[in-house]
Amino acid sequence: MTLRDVAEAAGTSPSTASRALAGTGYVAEHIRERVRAAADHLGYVPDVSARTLKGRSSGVIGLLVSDLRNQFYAELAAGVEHALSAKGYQVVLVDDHGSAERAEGAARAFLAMRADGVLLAPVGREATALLVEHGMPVTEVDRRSGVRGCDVVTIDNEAGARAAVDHLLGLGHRSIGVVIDETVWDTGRDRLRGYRAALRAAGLAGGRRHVLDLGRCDRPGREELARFLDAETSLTAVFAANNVVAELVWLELKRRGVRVPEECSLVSFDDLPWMRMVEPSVTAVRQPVFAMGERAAGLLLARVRRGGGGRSHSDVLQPDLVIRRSTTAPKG
Amino acid sequence: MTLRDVAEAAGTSPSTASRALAGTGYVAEHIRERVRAAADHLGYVPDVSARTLKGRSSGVIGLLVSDLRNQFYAELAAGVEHALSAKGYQVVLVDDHGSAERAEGAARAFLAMRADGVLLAPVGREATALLVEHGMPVTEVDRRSGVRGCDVVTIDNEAGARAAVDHLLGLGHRSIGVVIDETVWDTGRDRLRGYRAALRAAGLAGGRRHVLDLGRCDRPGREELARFLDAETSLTAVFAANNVVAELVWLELKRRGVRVPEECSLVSFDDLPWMRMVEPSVTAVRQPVFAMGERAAGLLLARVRRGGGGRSHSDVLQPDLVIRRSTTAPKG
DNA sequence: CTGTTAGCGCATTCAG
DNA sequence: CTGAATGCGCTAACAG
Repeated sequence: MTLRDVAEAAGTSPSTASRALAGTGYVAEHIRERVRAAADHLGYVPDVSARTLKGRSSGVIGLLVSDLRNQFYAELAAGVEHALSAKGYQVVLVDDHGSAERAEGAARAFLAMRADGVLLAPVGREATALLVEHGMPVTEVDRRSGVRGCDVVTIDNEAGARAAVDHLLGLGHRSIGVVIDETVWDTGRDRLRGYRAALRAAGLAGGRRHVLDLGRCDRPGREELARFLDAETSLTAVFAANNVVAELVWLELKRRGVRVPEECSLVSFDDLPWMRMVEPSVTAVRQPVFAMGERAAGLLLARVRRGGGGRSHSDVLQPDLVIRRSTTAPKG
Repeated sequence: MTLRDVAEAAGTSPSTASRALAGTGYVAEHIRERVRAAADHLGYVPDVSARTLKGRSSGVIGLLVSDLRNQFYAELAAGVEHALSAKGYQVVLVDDHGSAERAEGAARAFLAMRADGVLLAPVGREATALLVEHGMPVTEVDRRSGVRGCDVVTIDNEAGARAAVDHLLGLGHRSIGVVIDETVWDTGRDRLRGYRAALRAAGLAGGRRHVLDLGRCDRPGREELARFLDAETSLTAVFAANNVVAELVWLELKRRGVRVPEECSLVSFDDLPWMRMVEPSVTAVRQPVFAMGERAAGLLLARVRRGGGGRSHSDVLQPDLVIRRSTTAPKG
């Protein structure tokens, strides 16, 4: 079922059929009708490979995320998908499960497919570097690898973390722990920085910092967290730096029978549906995740349209703090 | 940057370079080395369009889901992605947002890309029919459109629903409501059927059935639910037919200050993380979602390998009931 | 073992 | 307005 078959059925040449279907160039109206009818009748579907090979765009945009099961990324992907499919692009999704090798493999696959552009929210900078070197239009989301020549859409992580910790400070907390699972990339680093900046501004610069960095280990971390909580008996509040650790902390506090917020306040960076369903509901830094995906898609398409070049655009979206019932003044 | 450039750099012909890189056919070892070195040096990435056009496989599998933001589908997609990327396939993901037109558009796009196969978990049968007609290997997941010539992987929805309702009956409930948002496709229909079968088996055949079908409207449904609960004052338990309505019901019960499970028991079909975090934790029918995705991917690849033909395979996975604290005997 | 030839399906010249 | 010719990048025959 090729264009040739359609042309034959319509009694024209392939080139006329091509023009008729593409709507470019001159074709007599009645011929166009006939070609369309034939295509329809035969169930003709154009071959994108041939079209792409011919030099036209592939119509695909690559999207790389590090964990689709994390609602944050699922929502991000949904935002991206929403924006791109509205423009007629196909999204090729890859989940690298936090592995830099897989990320690089995905990058190579995107190059091989001659994707029109790529959106990245992975770990590591190799993938970004590889793509940019090859002249692929790239927009990073939620992370900034530092590679030049690509756009970036991020959340103001430092401001968000600072707002969270300021909130706790304002309630009177002086011994605030932070639990985080990564301080290697800018996302985690900035959140930690925000935490520190807030403490410093409150004159707690010389005071102790209570930081638990679980590292990007796979799931568990529960034991480390348990040890941390055992050791840090003075804590009256915990700042969880993302939804994964927030869940971990929440479960552990519950397991221990620690009453929230009476005995320990909790703030999460990243707001998920469960946080307003549990008792007490969880105070959280809300990020415009879906919008971030849409925005990144928009920036990428702009870059694609201008041929991949041009100044790097950097968008920093502002999160906001949603105060719920997991935070209150420390007792005593 | 084409194969030709690599060949020139290595001082051979394109076909030799092709063989060297593909590892097929005879090539002298030292030539192979040289070609590889050249390809590596130049950062050569083969063009899949050309390869696909030439008749070889495109290496892409289409995946169509109806709502990525629903954790059920996100998890399903993760399972699919996991299985397929392990086999070297690229997953093209489309979210149809429950729209049959978008689903059909996606199907057409998959055909246009000459996808090697397609996994479908959408609404409607048009997409399936279109793909199958065109000879595309198809496996349906979580739904059975009834179109012949494709594989299906589903959950035993009737058994799951029945287990849920039997559990409630066993606790002594006699007035059990069901809230569902779709009874048009087999998934919802079978769950409703399971509900009815359980009641019938308990000798409540003549009794009243308390069914609220919200229909696949967009989000809200809250008012309809409120009216339903206002009207059905005799209910001592509610069976929510999927995670979306479970959330809706849970929130509404909470809003009304109805104590669960003392005043009203709740069971959900589909278990999500929040269900074990809320108070009381929610009794739920757990589905092996990730595994379902992997299994569907496996069936599809088997079909792809045998050229798309062969008997239709149908896999029905068994769910299991996880009893938590949202269900108890009715008071009185 | 290697190079030459040909063609996948399409869109684009360029003549008619 | 239409059709014949060309080539995108690659690989499978085939002939050296």
